[in-house]
Amino acid sequence: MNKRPQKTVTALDAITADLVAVLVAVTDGDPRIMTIEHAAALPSGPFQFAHRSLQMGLRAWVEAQTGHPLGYVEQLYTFADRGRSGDPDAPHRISISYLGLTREEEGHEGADAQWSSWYDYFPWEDHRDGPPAILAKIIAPKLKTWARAADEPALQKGRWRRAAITFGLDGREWNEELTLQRYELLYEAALIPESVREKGGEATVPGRAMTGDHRRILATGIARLRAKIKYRPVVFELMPDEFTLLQLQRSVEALAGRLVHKQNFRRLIEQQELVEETGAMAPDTIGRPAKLFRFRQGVLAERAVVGTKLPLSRS
Amino acid sequence: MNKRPQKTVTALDAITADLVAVLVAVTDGDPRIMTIEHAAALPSGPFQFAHRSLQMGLRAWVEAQTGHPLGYVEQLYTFADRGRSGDPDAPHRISISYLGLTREEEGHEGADAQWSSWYDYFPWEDHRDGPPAILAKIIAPKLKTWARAADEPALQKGRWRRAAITFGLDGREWNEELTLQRYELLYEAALIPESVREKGGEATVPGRAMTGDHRRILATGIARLRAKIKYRPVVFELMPDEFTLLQLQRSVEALAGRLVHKQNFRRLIEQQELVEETGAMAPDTIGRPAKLFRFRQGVLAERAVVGTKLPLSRS
DNA sequence: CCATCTTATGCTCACGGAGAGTATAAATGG
DNA sequence: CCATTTATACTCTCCGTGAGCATAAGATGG
Repeated sequence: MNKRPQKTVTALDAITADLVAVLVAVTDGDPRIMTIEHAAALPSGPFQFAHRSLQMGLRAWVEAQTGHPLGYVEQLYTFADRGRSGDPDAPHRISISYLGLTREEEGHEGADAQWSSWYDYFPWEDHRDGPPAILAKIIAPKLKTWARAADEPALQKGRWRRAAITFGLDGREWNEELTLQRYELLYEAALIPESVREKGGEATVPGRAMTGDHRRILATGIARLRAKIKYRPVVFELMPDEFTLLQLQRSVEALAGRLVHKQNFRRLIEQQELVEETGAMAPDTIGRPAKLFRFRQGVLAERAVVGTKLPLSRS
Repeated sequence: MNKRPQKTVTALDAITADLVAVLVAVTDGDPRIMTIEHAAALPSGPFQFAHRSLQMGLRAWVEAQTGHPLGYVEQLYTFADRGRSGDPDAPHRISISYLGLTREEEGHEGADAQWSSWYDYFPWEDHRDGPPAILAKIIAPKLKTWARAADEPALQKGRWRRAAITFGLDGREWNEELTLQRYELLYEAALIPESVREKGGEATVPGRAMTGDHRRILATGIARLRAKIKYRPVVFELMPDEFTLLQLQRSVEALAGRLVHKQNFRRLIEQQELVEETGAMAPDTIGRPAKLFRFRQGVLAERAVVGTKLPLSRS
């Protein structure tokens, strides 16, 4: 690996590169992702070297698809593990995954493309109405069984400990950022279709599966986004031009999968001068009318670098 | 991009994949990185599909080179921008970069490999003795000149604002995590050899350059590591089995490039039960002898997931 | 033996932010 | 007029963090 010979590409080490995109929008308090193949896969395709960079290529493609500019884009992870496709003779595939934030627009879906709630794929991730029932009723018992199935008592303890930490069991706190770790635990415990395909076992935990490792990529994207909204002003990429503070709060809650203390939320937003009043009031509201706000583009230059704060606590 | 045709690899879209590694160790309060080619490049080489995953391949290679197990490994970024190599007909190259933490060992360097201080490449990043002189004497004036060279007053302001934010000028606070942004700003301002190669101009800011975009990758690794040590117990991967709290503190300071309040540092370390006393005292010390500690392996399982806290403030 | 230097270690204090609760205002629909 | 819903303003407590002071335990040099 020390030298860098200019290797010629032979059939033996043929490589193809894929892009896989986790495109997120929030509509009516629902976090949505762009899917294809009847909601069973993330949009993906062969990598085009036509553009100046990976990001540019992704941008162009998404804008053509959704008719909306792609706001924030971030690289997630590059997968190149052997045996990701079943065929051992297939050319090696490197998948480069991206997270992108947009807004959902009517009538712009491609023939094959549609928006789906990300909680369809991860029903245990939505704690906005408290811990979902599947957690205590289905997931926790199955994980307990899995833990008990380990050979040694030490291993059993370790397994259960891991389960308890990631899923907030045994009175531990739920940590919404551990989406990927939770998915990987379920995979390891052979409780989801993806791992049953490889390991055998019964897939019994609710939640829609995806092609290949797309659901893992989605979990990576969710985890990254949940971490990011707390210290970078990225939520605004998902909002319409004008919005009320409650709408903003609902979007944050939709992404985080948990509720937020309203007064504290507003305090933080306003004291950081992230938004400014438009002067108008929101139409068609129940209750006291809310002021409309818009994002202060000015802060982008500074805050995109330096950071921001969002509260994320319980109800 | 919707469909995923199994493309055959032709000369037109031939792709090669590279691994580039940022291998970090800390020796005597100096953050070191593994380099090759007379300290002008990061270790890199063609990607081997022989291993089960990218990480495994990297691990095996590094352990052979350094004779030491590679502790923490993390993927950094995948570069695939067109025109990264000068030759337009060269096969497209995808570079997957990794951050790895080890310990420096005598006599295990390969023929071409050596350890170098990362501050040789980024002298402006070391604020342990206060802001380095080059900042005020060289970098700030040059950035000011660059800002003034913009066409419009608004652009000029924007440029200077960015410079001030990233480099902590105009009385702003220094943020050690902005290593990458600082590098990119210098690149954009054509103040370093790498950008002069492309854009022309005079490279006048001190700091050793590297082949290709290796210094950018190094900056990415430093930024990532500086962010990581604050909330994950990764410093311990860089420590010997037994160490004093001051040695631990010096390592953190070496990485962060800034000093830490000693009492607070110890308070945090101890209250989190990250370490345990070995019972022995450190040999060959000046002043009051210090207890030796070792990392509590037990916390790894939990804290690697949930997190940790390190203070990082001024002296 | 004492003064001084160096590092280790224990303790206290003030400030600010985060979490959470209370109270009031402004609208709507019966 | 009242119940309901949302908006908005204050307040209070707790705790983490930054920072300083004081003391302990060694070594060294006069």
